Amino acid sequence: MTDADTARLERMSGMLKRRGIVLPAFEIHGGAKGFYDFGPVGGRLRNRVNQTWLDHWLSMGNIVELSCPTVTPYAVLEASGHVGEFSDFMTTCTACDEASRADTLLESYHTNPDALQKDELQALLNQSQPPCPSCGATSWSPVVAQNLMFDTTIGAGASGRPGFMRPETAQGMFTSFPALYRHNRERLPFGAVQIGKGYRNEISPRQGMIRLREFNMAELEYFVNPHETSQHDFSPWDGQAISLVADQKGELRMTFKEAIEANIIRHETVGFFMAKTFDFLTKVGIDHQRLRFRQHEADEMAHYASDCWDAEIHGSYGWVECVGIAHRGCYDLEAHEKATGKTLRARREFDEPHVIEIDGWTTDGSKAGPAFRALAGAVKAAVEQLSADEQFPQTLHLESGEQVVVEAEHVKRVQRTETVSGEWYIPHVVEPAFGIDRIIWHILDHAYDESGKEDEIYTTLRLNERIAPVDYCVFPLFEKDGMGEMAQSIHAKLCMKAATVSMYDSSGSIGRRYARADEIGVPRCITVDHQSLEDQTVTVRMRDTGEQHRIHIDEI
RNA sequence: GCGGAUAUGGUGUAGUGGUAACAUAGGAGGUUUCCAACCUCUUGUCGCGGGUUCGACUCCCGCUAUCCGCACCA
Repeated sequence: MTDADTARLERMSGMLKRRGIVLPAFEIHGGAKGFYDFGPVGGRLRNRVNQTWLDHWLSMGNIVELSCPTVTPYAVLEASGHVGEFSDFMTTCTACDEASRADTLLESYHTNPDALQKDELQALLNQSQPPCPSCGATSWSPVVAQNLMFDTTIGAGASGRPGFMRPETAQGMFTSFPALYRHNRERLPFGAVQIGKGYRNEISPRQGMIRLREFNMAELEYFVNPHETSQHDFSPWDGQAISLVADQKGELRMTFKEAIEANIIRHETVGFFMAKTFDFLTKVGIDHQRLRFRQHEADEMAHYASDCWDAEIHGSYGWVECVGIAHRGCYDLEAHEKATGKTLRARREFDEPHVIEIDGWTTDGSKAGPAFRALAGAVKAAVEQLSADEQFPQTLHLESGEQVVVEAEHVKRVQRTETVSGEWYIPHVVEPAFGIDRIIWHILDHAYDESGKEDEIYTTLRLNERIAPVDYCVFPLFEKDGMGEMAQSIHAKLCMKAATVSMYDSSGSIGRRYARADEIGVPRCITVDHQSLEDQTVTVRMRDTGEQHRIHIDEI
């Protein structure tokens, strides 16, 4: 970052704080790292970005909105893999109380201690007794998992059970799959979205709003049938070349459709959501020339993902990943299925029913039961594996290693035709996950505009109208002769309108008031002057052009 | 987590072991026929905790936070 960039960043941060857009949380108590407030102006901004995001996806028609708890039981995040994946293993020097990461201590005793499990680390630590980097002692406490998730206890006392603040909103949507499936009349594809807080107890939050401990996430889980090839219409993006940083291929410029045809984007549905993401980001004011998609390299991708792209936005901190779009396969639903024994599947009918001729053997329960007692179940399973031409009696070797002699009276022939019309499968998931705070940061970064001389910088926040926190400022040119009253009544009328925010300002010169409005990105200012009193017209002044036109107050 | 730097009104800065200053912003009033004009009055500051001292915003220690490297980062 150049000195000029740093200076601009400092002026911008100062403005964001001064004008109540984004500011450090709990500051009167000394502040807390990794926590930010959206202030009186920023709160509105955040909400409008969220609303735009929701509308963007809900308009697809097969997507619904959920809201799941942030406090999440241990078992849920154990099933999802977060308990294992988000952990660092720590040990404490009993001599000086200094905590160290166990894998770091053992680096000279093992080629890749990062890959070891907790008990393996414990064994190696006991065996190698590394010295404490702080005091040199070799006496270590037992290894404990320190998780990057905030942990908590659900309930009190002995009945309390462990839980975490969720590190992502996604898991609630996976655990809601049965309700989603039912709601969607058991037809795929469908999606669910959720906006909410996520928590990660980052070791070292940095760079303002880029890495936070509590942050706003907006995630979409889109469930698809992997047996159907998806058909998406890419024509809205024809002619829109996108910057793609592809694995092993470097930076390319092409349309989404071309990238899919060249198999650079490996799944059409992933490509479709990349395109929709492009639309969303530009809709809320991200400069499309400072937006690119970067493909995860094979070793960077989670093991279950088959393709993953980050939308990266360029701003004061360089390229920052703000959206991740991953094809997660059946990983999540399968993981929760395994952990719970519940069915998280969808039904698909075959084009032609599968007709299965069954001709074989099964046991006659009334004879085989008494004969084999505890082994009867295993015998039945073994008999049902036999082909129709087997002869009885015969000796069977069971899986448990035991041998039984099966007589003819223990078995009976099974001959029937089964028609299987379909099957239950685990849907695949494409997940676009948005970091709202990072996006808002870049919206502000891209909108923050300085003009004028160096000693008198004029600041304008060129926010897109749909996310601007304040829609109108209403000014009386002077607060006399009834102009003040007229402006007040216009302001009051605007405030009554749903989803409209108006501010009234009568202090300072008219130019100063325009400047104040420009600084927080108010798109339109309405001014009441002497002529207004005579003919009920006011001037409307546009933020970006400074142009004014006169309209009747009924047209506002 | 390690190393370095920093912390003074809302914001940006000056300054001192003896009651803290400038600019700007904010409020009230005046003036002004539309882009940070001007005049008067006014509000508000030494991050937190300990120590040294008759006295600490200043010196020392610890903490917290911010910035920059390094490390970490489904």
